Amino acid sequence: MEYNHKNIESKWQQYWKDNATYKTEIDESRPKFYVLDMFPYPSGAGLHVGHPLGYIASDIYSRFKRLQGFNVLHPMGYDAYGLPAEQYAIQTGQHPEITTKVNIDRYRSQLDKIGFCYDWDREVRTCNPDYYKWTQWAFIQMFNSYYDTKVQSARPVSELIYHFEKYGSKDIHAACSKDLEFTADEWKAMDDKAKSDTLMNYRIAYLGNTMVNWCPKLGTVLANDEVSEGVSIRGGYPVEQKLMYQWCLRVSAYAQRLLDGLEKVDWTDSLKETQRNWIGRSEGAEMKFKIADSDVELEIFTTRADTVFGVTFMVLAPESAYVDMVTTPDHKAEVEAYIAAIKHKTERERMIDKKVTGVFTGSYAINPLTGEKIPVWVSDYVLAGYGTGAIMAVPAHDSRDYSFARRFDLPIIPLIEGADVSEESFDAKSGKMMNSKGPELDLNGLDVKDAIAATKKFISEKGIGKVKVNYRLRDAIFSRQRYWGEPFPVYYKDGIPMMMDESQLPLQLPEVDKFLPTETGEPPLGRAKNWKTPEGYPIELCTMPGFAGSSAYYLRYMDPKNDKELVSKKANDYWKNVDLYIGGTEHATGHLIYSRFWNKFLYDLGKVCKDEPFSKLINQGMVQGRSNFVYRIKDTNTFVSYGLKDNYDVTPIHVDVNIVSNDILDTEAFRAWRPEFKDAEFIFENGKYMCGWAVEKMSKSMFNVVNPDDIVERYGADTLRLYEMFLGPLEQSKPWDTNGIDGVNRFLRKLWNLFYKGDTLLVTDGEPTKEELKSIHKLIKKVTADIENFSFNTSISAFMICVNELTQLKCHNREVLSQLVVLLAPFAPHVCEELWHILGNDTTVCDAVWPVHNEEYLKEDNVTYAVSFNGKARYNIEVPADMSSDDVQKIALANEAAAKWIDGKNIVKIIVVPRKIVNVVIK
RNA sequence: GCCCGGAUGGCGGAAUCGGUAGACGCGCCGGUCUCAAACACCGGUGGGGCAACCCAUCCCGGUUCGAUCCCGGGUCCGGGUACCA
Repeated sequence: MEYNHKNIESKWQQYWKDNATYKTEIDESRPKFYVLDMFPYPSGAGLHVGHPLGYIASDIYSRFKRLQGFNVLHPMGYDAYGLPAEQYAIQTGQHPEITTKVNIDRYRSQLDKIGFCYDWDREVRTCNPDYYKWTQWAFIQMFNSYYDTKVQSARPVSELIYHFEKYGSKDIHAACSKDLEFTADEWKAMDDKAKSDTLMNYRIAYLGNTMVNWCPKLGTVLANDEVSEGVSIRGGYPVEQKLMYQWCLRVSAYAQRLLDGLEKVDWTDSLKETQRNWIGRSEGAEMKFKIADSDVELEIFTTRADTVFGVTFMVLAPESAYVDMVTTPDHKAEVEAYIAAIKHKTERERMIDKKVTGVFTGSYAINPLTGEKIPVWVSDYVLAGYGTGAIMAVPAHDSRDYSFARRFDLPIIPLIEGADVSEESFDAKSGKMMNSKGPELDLNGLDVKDAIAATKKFISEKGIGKVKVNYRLRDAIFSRQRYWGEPFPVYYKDGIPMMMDESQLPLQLPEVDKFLPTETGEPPLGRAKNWKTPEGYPIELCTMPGFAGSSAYYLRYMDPKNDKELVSKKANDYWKNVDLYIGGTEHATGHLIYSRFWNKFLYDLGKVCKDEPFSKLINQGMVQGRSNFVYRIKDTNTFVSYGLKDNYDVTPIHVDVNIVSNDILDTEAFRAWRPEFKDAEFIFENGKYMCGWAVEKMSKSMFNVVNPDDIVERYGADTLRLYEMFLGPLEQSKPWDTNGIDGVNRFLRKLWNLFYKGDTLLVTDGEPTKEELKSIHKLIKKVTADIENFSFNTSISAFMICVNELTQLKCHNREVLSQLVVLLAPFAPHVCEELWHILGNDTTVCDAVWPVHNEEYLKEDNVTYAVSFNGKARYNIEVPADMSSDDVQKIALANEAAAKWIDGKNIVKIIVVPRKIVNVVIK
């Protein structure tokens, strides 16, 4: 019997399906293990060979854990809402639901060919009403909650209302958009609209007037993580800042817990660091500066309280509410002109244009420590969205303030001894203070750190300011002016937003005639007929963003068919949270922040038992493409082989990698590839046309896309799985290069040859030999450790070594081969299933038991020590493995003569390091 | 600018504890089989040298008997992020 991947793979895939081999149920008698892949957005292009990399890794780990006796939950689903389906719908009129379904079916058939052990009964799709019911449900819970900063937990808004009725806003500790003050009587006197507006200031899901990233081209608002360098991540269209009334999630309330939680999870340091930067905790002080001849006080945030003596001007963000308050009548025109000019620019233009601009308001602030009058300016280098939108400028010790001071000729006062500020500012937080003595506070001579502490203490005591922690993390903007997303379960009663009753969920996405905004500029849902409650109230027209559906999907897999709850207590208590999460690093500041926030919120509500959703996280690297080139001689239709191209004036042209093998071009296929190459001539080297190559992104336009279906067809899924893992370390980005795939395919055939020679079954019974035991136990040890470390590439090397050794030993022993098959089953499940049955087992290999190695078999009889002189190895000595270091040393000493022979020098000392080297020092 | 990675043969990459650098695979070279080719199998393969040996893990320096590994300085490449006060 020959190794025939096609028969084997289709046979076992069918068997697993028919027998529901991978169906998972709660089983209290076994420990659970939850392995999760980041679910894909099913794009129209289908899977390329890079997509399954992480899925193969998680599949190997799942199968491994299962063989070790764990009850493994390993589900898959689809992140089905997204822009491409909607854009396609706009162009073609095709309903995104149809496009999405077609794409999902394509993905599923591609995934099935690779032989994953997903429990497909648990599949979720974010666009299914049974699923998004729970997204809407969570939103209602957030609307009905506020964040209590004292107990650091979400609490019902009803508690807040109770407090307002008794005490007004006095002594509340709730995360809010702005500090409000009102009495119980004032609260009671408010009408429904005013009460609603007041509560919005505290709700976790709230409607707020915020600066948003508006993308005119996409016609929607985008979250911070959906924008990079001033353009949208999807499509790369310019984004501008715009004040809009939008639904938001008060993610910022959870900033500290999101930061603290990172200590508890097993993620890579770089990913944790990315999240820490994104959350951006900074400790500083908030300080008040009075405006001269006015009641206005400017509140600013600084991390350098120590530098107050060096403040020579103040700067306001153009969007700051302070601007109107402080601008004097004679400067009004100038300030307004400046702000108008700034508003005109897009975010991208503001970034590219690094020119220092600004305008004087005409007002002066009073330095609270010196009493000096300092001018107040407006400039776009101060951001409205961070801190208070106003800063104290210390040009000597902040580079941005420095360039501003230089541009407008404002004074620069150095505050740190020895700092030269004639050319640039001294930004470092170190050194001894000078020029820092006021009527009541003297910082001179103090170290910067101590000066910061002293100033904080002083300003707190004097009521000038207070210690404050600021976070860079913004609230998430939750409205999208699009069709293809979850509708908000919100209606408006006399302009007041109201939540639908949970019994009315899911609120299903309505049909529309077109997927474009209405003529009056309303979102596409404005086109829906009867988009009203039964009572006739209008329903919210925006839909939720992409991250809404992906924020809690891992919980739904635990209990996907439950129509009473997102997840039952029983299921959540058993499966708890994700033990291993595998996905790309591109979600570091998006999905992985939102998911953690969402989970913590549900944790506060008592709906889930773990406050972190993903215990361990692995980021698989990107698989890049390996493009091939042919070289056309200019102005001809003649192509010259790679090695000879330098002799001609040539243009490199991308050529489809699928008509190139080992960099050798299939010239006939090339002529047939495109009409313009029909009559192509070639200049060969050694009778072949060699192509050049380069590593680039895998994309259609580079003609370097490799489809996993083609690999499976030609070599089989097991070869694909092994080769994907063999390419290199999982977490590293690497180019796909089909050239090496024969090596792993050859390995599988060698494995097969241990079982069969022609049609003769070679398997023998009896005791394995010592060498055979050693070989297989070495493998057990190595593979077990490698899988735990996700070093799949090196474990495949170990398999190759072992199979080579067993071939050399002519080992066909049933016991040894059985263990080998179990070890390899996570990597190459189909062929191992076949071999497992050939070995006479009637259960599936998935139900086998992972072998444990025995150190006894691994012991060496003899150990080789290198005897070295001054660290340079001269000769080896072989001694019994159990010989002591002292004895080895004696043997080395006995070679003193040899030492003398080397350089005629004397031995000073001999160092014996266990296991490897005996080193002799000579003089 | 700041933060985080990385640099090892012709190529992908090993060396998981500071101990004979280059496992395993690809490619290449030689051989067996074949009329021949492909496949398969066997052997060789970092560079230099007839050889003993010498030189090699981005560069410079340090610690150590011994450094791909630890420390200091630098170069280059990749990723993240940015007027965040």
